[in-house]
Amino acid sequence: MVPKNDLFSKYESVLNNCELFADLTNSQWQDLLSHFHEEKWKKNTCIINHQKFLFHFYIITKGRIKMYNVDEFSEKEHTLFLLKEADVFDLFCLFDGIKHRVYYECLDNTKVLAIPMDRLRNWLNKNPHQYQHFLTYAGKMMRALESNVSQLIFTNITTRLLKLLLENVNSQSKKLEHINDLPNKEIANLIGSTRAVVNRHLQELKQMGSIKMARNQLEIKDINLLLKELEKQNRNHK
Amino acid sequence: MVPKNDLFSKYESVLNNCELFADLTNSQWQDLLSHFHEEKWKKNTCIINHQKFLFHFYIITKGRIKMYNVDEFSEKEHTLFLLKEADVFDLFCLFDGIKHRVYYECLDNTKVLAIPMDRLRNWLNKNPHQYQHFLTYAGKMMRALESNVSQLIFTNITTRLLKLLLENVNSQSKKLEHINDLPNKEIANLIGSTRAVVNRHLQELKQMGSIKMARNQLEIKDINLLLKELEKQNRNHK
DNA sequence: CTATTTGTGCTACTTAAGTGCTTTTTATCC
DNA sequence: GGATAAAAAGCACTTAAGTAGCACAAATAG
Repeated sequence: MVPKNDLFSKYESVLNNCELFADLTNSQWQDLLSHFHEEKWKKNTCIINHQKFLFHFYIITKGRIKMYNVDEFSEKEHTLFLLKEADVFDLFCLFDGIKHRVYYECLDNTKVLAIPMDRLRNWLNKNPHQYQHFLTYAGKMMRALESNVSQLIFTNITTRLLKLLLENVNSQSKKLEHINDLPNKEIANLIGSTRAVVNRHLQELKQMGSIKMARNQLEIKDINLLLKELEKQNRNHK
Repeated sequence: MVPKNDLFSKYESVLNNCELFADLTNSQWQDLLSHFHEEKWKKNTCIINHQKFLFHFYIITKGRIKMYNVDEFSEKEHTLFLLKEADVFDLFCLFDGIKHRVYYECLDNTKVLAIPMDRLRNWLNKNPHQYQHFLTYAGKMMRALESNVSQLIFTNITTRLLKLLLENVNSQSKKLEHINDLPNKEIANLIGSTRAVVNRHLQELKQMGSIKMARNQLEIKDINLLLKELEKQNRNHK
């Protein structure tokens, strides 16, 4: 086990990508991290209504966790956010202290840094200057949610699928990441549709030669074709 | 004109309903309001890309303002929030200082209290204890947006329409408020649909005797019938 | 090595929602 | 009061998306 005060040097590269705590000096990080401990969760771990969860705040240092909603009547799933390295949760609960009725599931073997909610709130009160960053981050999340709403109302499934693909292309390597190893069902959950419909649209993209697919494997073959197709969708939806 | 330092006594009853500034003492209100001035906007005033807007924060003291989005391709509208007395805007911009690409339109003759954004930010820095309330409010907004997303994904138009109606029934008087004088088109914009479809569903509700409608006039006749219909929708969507 | 589960590919069918247009009703403005 | 415009009502048609089902292949567990 790594001593607590080494958490920063251990995860420095990840933590420096953490938007919520931008601008922290090394010593501020050391101070903050002294309240954290490390946890490891196995792939497919599912966290539902766990009381502990309400009272801890997490920074992901490795692996992906999907945060999703289940409709109480249809039992359909919708993935709200696909959280990954340097992402945090749950902000909803941190902000207003009310239980957040969502589910979490680890898509990989995952490592997180954990802190009791009230300790983080105390830290924030002692470092009121940090509130600024939390508000900025809240603004960003609100914008993300708002644009999600707009997409759902204004665009069809093809468009949403194309945007999802394009948003997850690594700008350097031009390779699809984060969602490239997910089954069609999970892709469907991300855009609010069903496996069959998503597959239908993916088949079309495959036939025009813009993507390649295998079991749990998606690859971009021609990003320009995808962009052209997106434009076409926009034009047709006049 | 009312002298500035009288704004509080003038609008005390409204301001005390203002969630964002809950817990302010009278003298704190006086201090805060000294930075505000009053503005009156006529019905149907439309605020688009007005530079001034980016740099001011508003509290509504009278009338309704719809905050809406327009799809750049289809030019369809979607009403994000129907703001009314004691509501504030724009939080998105206050939080992260980035321009918020939305539109505003006054549905009534409107009165607002206005303050330059940076002055409010200064006030917040001087009163860091208030940050807590802003975060709580941000949490609430994020939850509202999230539940909006869920509704769009999980439920059909009938359900969304029924919920809209039920959410706007005054718990005392049992009368429909806020949306009772809107044309079908505006109702449609609120739930992300079209005038024709909304009208089709309203006709059904009318035929079963749960509502009464006339030009720009919606009335609840039997709230229990609406609740029963909502349950039926949920069951059918199993 | 076999049995089971999980994911994909494809077909045929159903349906809610959107579209385009016309008719009717209601408000309001000279 | 009559003309004009706006909102609502109604109808026929199109279509994207959802549904159900099945065959097949790959992964996984026992």
